[in-house]
Amino acid sequence: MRGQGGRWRWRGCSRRAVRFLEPTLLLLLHYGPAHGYTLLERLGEFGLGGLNPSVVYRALRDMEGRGWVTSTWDTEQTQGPPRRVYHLTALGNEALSLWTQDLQETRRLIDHVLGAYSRHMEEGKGEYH
Amino acid sequence: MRGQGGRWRWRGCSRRAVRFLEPTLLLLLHYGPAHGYTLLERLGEFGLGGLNPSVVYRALRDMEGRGWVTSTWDTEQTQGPPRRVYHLTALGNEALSLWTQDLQETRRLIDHVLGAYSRHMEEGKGEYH
DNA sequence: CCACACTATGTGCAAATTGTCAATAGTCAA
DNA sequence: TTGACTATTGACAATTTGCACATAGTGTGG
Repeated sequence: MRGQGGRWRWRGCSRRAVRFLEPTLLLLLHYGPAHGYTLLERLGEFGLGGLNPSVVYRALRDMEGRGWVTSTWDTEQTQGPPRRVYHLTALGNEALSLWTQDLQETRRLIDHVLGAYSRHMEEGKGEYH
Repeated sequence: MRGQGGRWRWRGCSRRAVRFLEPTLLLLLHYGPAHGYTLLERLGEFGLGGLNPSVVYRALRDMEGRGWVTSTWDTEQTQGPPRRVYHLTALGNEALSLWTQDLQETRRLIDHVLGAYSRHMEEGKGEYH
């Protein structure tokens, strides 16, 4: 997992991805309440497929600890053990809004680096000294 | 440092920032060889000001361990103890190029989340259920 | 009934990353 | 000779992340 390319990639999903787990979960819950398992599956749409389920469940419980979401046991009978339904709270809604500001800032940061890189590549023809 | 906003921010610089430390250092070295201390100062231009020096020096030594940079002691007499000069290697140059691809992917990920959020906000008028 | 596959969640611990503190060491100016 | 500033490093603590596995219900085929 070290050096030469393997450093950033792990199970087809970038290692940095987990940093976007919380805002993505909040967004999915902004659409409406959902089960952990469902959220887990829908993460794939946001490039977060392949995360270990434990990581996702843990994130949800942590978010509940912070009061961003609440959970209740689903009474509906399904093909398996009881499931938790997570609901976004007003606090979680605020957190999501703060997260989007943070993401925009991150985006600007990335743009700045990429911009500087491409400008420098054009000028210097890719040379480094 | 936990909950409510303090979670992402630390010394005026986002906690995720350190993830962009390596590509930024590589970019700065792409401009030309430089001392660790100089790099440390120039990081501010990329929103990475306020990082603890140890973190930066460590990153440089790790990168040297991976063969991305080499270092030599500066013979020039300056106002202080001897300084290391870091030079980008061919391998480091490749690493930088891989990093930019990674950053572009991260950018797409962020855009996807932000896009989904703003679309959903327009439709639903900011309601969450 | 029993083995098995699939759904669903959770625990504990190891490994990796990140943050802090303090040590070392040279130069310069008062 | 003290203190401020330049420069780099080491050791250790705290936090985050990944993984292996435990638990548990449901449905299917033999």
